[in-house]
Amino acid sequence: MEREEVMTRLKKGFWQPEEDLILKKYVETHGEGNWTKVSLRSGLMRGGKSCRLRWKNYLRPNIKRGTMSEDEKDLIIRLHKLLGNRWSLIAGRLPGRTDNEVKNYWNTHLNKTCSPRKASDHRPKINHNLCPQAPMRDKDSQSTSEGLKGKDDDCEGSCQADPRDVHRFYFDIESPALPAYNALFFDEDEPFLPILDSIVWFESFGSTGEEM
DNA sequence: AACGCTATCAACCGCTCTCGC
DNA sequence: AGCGAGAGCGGTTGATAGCGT
Repeated sequence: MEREEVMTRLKKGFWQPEEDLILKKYVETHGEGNWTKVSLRSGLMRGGKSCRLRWKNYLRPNIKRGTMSEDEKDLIIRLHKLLGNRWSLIAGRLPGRTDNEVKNYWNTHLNKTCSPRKASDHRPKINHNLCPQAPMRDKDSQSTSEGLKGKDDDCEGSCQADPRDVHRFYFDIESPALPAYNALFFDEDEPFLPILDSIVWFESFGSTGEEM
C-alpha cells in the first residue's frame, strides 16, 4: 500500500542538493542495497533505481569527476576492444569512474574517433570455442608503458576489430597495454572470466592481481 | 543580439540476471 | 522447477551549455 502510493508519486528529473543530502545520509546510516526500501523510507520521492543510480554515479565516496587522463582514455579504448560495451566491467578497472561516465565518454569522445560503426555492433561474442590456444607472448614485454605508444594509430586500426575475427581479438588482448592498472585486473569476481580461457587470460597479462 | 546547431552528460527505460521462497 | 521481486546493466533520451553564423 505504502509502496504503491509512493510509486505513483515518484519524482523524476534532476536531483536537488537536498535530495542528494538525504540519500547520502540514508545510505551512510543504513548501507547500500535495498534500494526500494531506500526510496520508501528515506522520504525521497524517487524510485529505487533512481536512488541507486544517483548514489553509484555521484554520491558514492571516491568518485572521480572531471576530464579523463590520457592513461584512462587509453585504457578505455583497450578495454573496449577487449570487452565491448561492457561498461560496468570497464569502469571497474578505472578507479573512481562509473559505468555511466565511461559510457558517455566513449559515446561522445572515443566512439567517433575509434569506431566507424556503432559501438554495439562490435561487442565481442565470446564463447569457449574461441581460440583455445591463444598466442603466447614473452612476459617481459608485458605491463610496460610501451603499449601506450602510438595509441592513436592503434585506435585507427584495431578499434575496428571485427568481432568475427577471433584471432584478431586475442591478439588485441595480449597487446601490452594497461601499465598503471594492470594489477587491478583480477581483484574481484569477473563474470566473464569463466568464459575466457583462464590460461589465455593469465598469459595475456601475466598477473593474477593477487599480488597487489 | 538572436537564432540554430552540436556536444555533453545526467537520468530514465527496458531488459536480463540473480536470489529467495 | 517455477515464480516473483530486486538489482544491475546497457541503450537511449532530453536538457542545456557552448559555439558559429
